[in-house]
Amino acid sequence: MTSLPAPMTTPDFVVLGMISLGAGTGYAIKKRVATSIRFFWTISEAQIYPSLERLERAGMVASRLAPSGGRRRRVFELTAAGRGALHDWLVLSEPMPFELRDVGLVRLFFADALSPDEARTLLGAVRRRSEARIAALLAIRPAAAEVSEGKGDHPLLTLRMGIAFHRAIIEVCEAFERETTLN
Amino acid sequence: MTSLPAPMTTPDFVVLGMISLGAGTGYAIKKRVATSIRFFWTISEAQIYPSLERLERAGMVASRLAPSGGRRRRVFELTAAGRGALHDWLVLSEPMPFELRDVGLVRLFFADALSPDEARTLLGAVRRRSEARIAALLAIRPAAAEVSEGKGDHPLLTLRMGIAFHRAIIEVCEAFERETTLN
DNA sequence: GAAGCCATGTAATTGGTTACATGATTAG
DNA sequence: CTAATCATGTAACCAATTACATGGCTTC
Repeated sequence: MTSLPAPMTTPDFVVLGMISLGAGTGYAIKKRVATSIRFFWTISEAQIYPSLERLERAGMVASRLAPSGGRRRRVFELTAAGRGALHDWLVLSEPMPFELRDVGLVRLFFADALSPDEARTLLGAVRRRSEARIAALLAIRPAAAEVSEGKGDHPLLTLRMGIAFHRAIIEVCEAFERETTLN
Repeated sequence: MTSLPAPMTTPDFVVLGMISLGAGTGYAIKKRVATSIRFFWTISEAQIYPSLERLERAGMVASRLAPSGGRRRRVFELTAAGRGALHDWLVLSEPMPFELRDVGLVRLFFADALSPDEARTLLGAVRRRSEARIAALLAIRPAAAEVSEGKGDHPLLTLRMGIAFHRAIIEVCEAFERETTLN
């Protein structure tokens, strides 16, 4: 119930959320992120472990030592307070920043400085990049389906969104390619 | 011709690219970014002015003092070396990181922890956010069209992409809403 | 017995933002 | 005359990443 000295940040809620999907180690959280939300949120070990510590001090998670053999191991699970805090954050009506940093689009924006041929090459690179991304998203689909066994399919929903917007990029690339080669 | 002591970063190429669209002040670069690429790349004054200085030392841009009244003013323009460096960067075959950070999708990912009603509210918020983004993109369309007068329409292309992928998100939202309210 | 994975953590650095400081000009 | 916009810069701070350090267990 104790509140954090500093207000909780988004990365804190990400680790809280990952633990809400099932108890696990810091390492497991990292792996879960890599097979789920990594396409719209990343987090590094150097954030996870300190965050876990803060969350425990705040009573949001509880840990127990569960060494496997001689290997140090700490398993975290959600507390009632943690569940409540996560819920409150999820329903919080607050602007949700959508931040994109894409050098591909930046280059494309300046592509009028290129010859038609070079510009077409660049466009192709952007298109293929999205194709590769879709392939990577399809590859993690099984993991997403597994995480939401029975109790909902929001992990699959976010996966669909990732696929949908890369498909949208591909379609615009193809349309533009047709338009420019036509004349 | 002198090369930068440190290798050029993406923000450096962004200011170089903005100058390639026409000479201007640091302040003008900031404004151009705000009415063009800000949806997939941001840059702050604290980056622009030092970057401009570095670019000039490297011979990529040249500045002349052009005070307007008693107001200090420095106008930068592209040099031949700058044009070459920009071109080389644009055709560079190198991975182009696409980085998205979206707390909206993060929340949606964890939305199985919510009641169906709460989850629907969250989904609506995500949808409306993309609708607002499309409106903002349509608002800067005139500025984008102006920038690429005659010599190409890549600025409009990147604008189309922004619109397309927010449309894709909206479509997935609507489809999911239908699916979940149906049963 | 080597490579790779499980696991936990810290230190140093980076890349970037916010806030500040300053001041002239123009539009209402 | 006041607010907004044009314009240039710096200092302090912060979030986050990379790299490092350590070590046991598992699989080939």
